[in-house]
Amino acid sequence: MLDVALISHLTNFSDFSRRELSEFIAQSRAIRMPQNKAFFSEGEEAHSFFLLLDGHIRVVRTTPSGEQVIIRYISNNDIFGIAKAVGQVKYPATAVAAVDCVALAWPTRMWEDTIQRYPSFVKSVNKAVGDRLLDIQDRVIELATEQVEQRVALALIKLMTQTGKEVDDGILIDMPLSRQDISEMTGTTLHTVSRLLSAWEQEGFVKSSRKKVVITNSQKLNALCRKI
Amino acid sequence: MLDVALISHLTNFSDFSRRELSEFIAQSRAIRMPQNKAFFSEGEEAHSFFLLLDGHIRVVRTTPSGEQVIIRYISNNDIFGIAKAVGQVKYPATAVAAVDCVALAWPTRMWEDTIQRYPSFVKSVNKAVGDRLLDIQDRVIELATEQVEQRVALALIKLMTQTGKEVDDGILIDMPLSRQDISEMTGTTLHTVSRLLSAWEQEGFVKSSRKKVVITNSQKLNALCRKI
DNA sequence: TGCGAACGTTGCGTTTGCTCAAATAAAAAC
DNA sequence: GTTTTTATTTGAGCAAACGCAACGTTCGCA
Repeated sequence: MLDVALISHLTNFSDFSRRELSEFIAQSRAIRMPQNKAFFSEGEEAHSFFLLLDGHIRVVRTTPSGEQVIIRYISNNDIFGIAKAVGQVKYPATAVAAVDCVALAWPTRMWEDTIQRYPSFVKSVNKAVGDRLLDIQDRVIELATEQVEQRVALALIKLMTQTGKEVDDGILIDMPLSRQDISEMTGTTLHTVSRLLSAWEQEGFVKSSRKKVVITNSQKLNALCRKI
Repeated sequence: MLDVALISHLTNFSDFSRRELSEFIAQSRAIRMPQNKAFFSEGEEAHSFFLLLDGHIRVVRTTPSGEQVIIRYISNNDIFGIAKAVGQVKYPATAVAAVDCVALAWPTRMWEDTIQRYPSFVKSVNKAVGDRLLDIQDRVIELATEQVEQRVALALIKLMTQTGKEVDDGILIDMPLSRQDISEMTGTTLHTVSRLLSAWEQEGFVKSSRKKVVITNSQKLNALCRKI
């Protein structure tokens, strides 16, 4: 059984009374998702919406020709799978656990009821949608106007902000992240990403190894982005 | 004064009673926006939300270095300026009249009230947000995985579907559309767009002149996109 | 502990699409 | 009707980034 205290501090639930919260949580079920398994897949009927309690999720779409594009990463305390909230019947993308994850899931058929009973939650969901819309607009602008080097630098900075963890020699992006992953976020190839990371390691502001990136000097990385 | 009949057939208002509709419309004011003037600008406080009755709108964002990116075009009977519905305080982009436009505007402060009184309208707004989220995801995928030629072809097809008008020799994109506009939609340069349009005109499936594009053979244009 | 698979690196040739530049054409302004 | 502005076309050279290919490294697992 889940402790309400675990969740009560989240901004999504700031307007909930203790009783509403435990009531709402009682309607969910906890899900444990092992690494590299999908919570749901593109095109599937949107049966549930989720709250990520622990882990990181990769939101991915696949092109007709089989290439993958990473739309975004979802981290702790984020809502996801909220297709129904924006009038969609199917999930528009696949949500893969980047590490072992824990989440709460509510059946989508509860959504109408949720609108009635927990308007503040709905508002926070709408806010999340708006933030994602802004975020993905930024991605379009980056892809349309900036060079690969800037795009990769920006992607690392975003991940650093989102999932960064202080370690001895800088800030670690705290999840497995391959060259290929980075290339799928930035619309380039793993080769180019590898070359960039090597060059940056030479210049001494990034350290990377297998599925691991540490930013040792974020100012320098930032400086790269503004070189427009 | 606006005739309710003008609007009652729109899907946004399908659940409205005649009385609700005229009441809702009474709270709006009609706006006439001359070509190339902005309804609102990026960063401005979101004072109003709108329904476009006639015309075409270009939604644009400007990069720090002054380049413009066209996020989307808005056409007849579309809602826009709905920042508040997704928890945003400021408009995230600039909305410019691509031609002389007519729209209805409601003050944003009415939004809370609207949620209470016209939930079906709110639902249609959310649906619009979802559709745009999907649309812009598609843009990201295109920019990340496809070549310029495909992207330009896809952009023309989308515009054709959205604003196409049958004419003698094919389907006209029924608004002023320069090479530069197309390049700002697809993340390329006006030069490359010009070269592509010239080549396509040679091959005989597009006719273009100053700020005007006619697709004379949409199958052939479609075929270009699938060349992946 | 050794094997295979997954991940990462790097060199080389090629190509796409950009930049720069100049000419032309069409519309708008006077 | 002439001038000015704005839009378009086209050529030539060049650079960013890709594709290919080969090799090196790390990890998991038997």
